[in-house]
Amino acid sequence: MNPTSRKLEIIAIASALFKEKGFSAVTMRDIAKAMGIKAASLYNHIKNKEEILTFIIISLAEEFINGIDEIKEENNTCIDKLKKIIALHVDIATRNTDGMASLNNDWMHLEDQLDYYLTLRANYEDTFRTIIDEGIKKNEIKSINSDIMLFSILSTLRLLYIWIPKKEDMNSSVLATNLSEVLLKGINK
Amino acid sequence: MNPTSRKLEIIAIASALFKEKGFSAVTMRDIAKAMGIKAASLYNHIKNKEEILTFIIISLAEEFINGIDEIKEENNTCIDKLKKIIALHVDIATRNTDGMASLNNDWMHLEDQLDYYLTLRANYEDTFRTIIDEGIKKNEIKSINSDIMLFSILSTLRLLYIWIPKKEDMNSSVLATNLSEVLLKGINK
DNA sequence: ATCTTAAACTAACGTTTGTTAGTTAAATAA
DNA sequence: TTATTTAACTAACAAACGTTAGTTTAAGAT
Repeated sequence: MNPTSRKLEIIAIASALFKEKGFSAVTMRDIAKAMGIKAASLYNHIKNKEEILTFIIISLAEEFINGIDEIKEENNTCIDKLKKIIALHVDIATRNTDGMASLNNDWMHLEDQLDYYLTLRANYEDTFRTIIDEGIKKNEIKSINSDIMLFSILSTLRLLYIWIPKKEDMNSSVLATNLSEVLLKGINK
Repeated sequence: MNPTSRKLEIIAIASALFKEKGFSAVTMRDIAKAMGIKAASLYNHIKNKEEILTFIIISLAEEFINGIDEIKEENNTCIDKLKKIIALHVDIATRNTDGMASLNNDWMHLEDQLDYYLTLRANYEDTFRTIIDEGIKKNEIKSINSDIMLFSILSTLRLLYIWIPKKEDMNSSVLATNLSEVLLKGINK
């Protein structure tokens, strides 16, 4: 914990490489080269390759769980809660586009912290689904299988990291607003 | 071309392993072990590791492009065309769940056929966007940034492969119908 | 009975992998 | 000034990697 700035530099550069080629295809020598040092020198700052991945994924997963836990408790309509969740994803994905790739694609290469990650993810999805189910009960949301709605919305939010860098001109809050419109009210006129 | 059944067995088993751990983390010895043979024996049937990945990805990509090209030409409303695209994704993802993982996550490890794949993908997305734009022009679809709508729908369709195996009880056409409802008309009542 | 083919095998290759050990050079603290 | 810390280095390791070469075995065709 409390990582030095040099360690954070390594993690940032590794994140970018992991996004391009995936965790398994990136070597310690690749990371070192991108840092302008030798592979062995990395070990002055990090324990091993897995620690890099763990840091990237767990810190993001905790950001999500903290975000949704806060939203859940608010005194708000379910639709407004969903809008806040959408804004949460846009915000995190904008600030850490590279890390989101590892979160999505390389979580299965976690070792020590795999169970912890899976717990966080399950909790996140449960909270998300609960908010949808509440919306159905309160007649704010259509009475369709809530798994389908959860899956549909969450899929879009999960892949934001691919799309955001292609649209750097687009403002974060405009994106969140438009996305809410599309995800909640559909595209059909 | 015209692969033998033994070759197709290898590809099917490799697809499942690639889905679990990603292309780069799966070794030829992993594939061989899952087949019950030695790694060297694989080379009686396939040229090399990359050929397996290429076959998985390119045949899927061609299925998608052929599907959307047919839908595009039909004499139909744009909304109905979108419904057919959704059904196309559900159908392909149901029949080849494993391969979809490689298509989504490992296309960057293609070598000889990378450019061809990228062309297919760009064409697919262009056709998809053209259908949305036409829907806007004909007043069937809301006048929001069509990129956002494309991204939103396509993200959900791309991750179907993760979700389908968890819901094996759900009928394909019921799924396609419900998904159309959610994606096109939203969840808000 | 002989030939051919399909599909497995063993053994080995040259590389690349993550990582460790020990050293050096420069900056900072005592 | 001396001691400590930080962050780089070189050299090397054992294991794992994709792949090749050559061989064996069994089934089917001539």
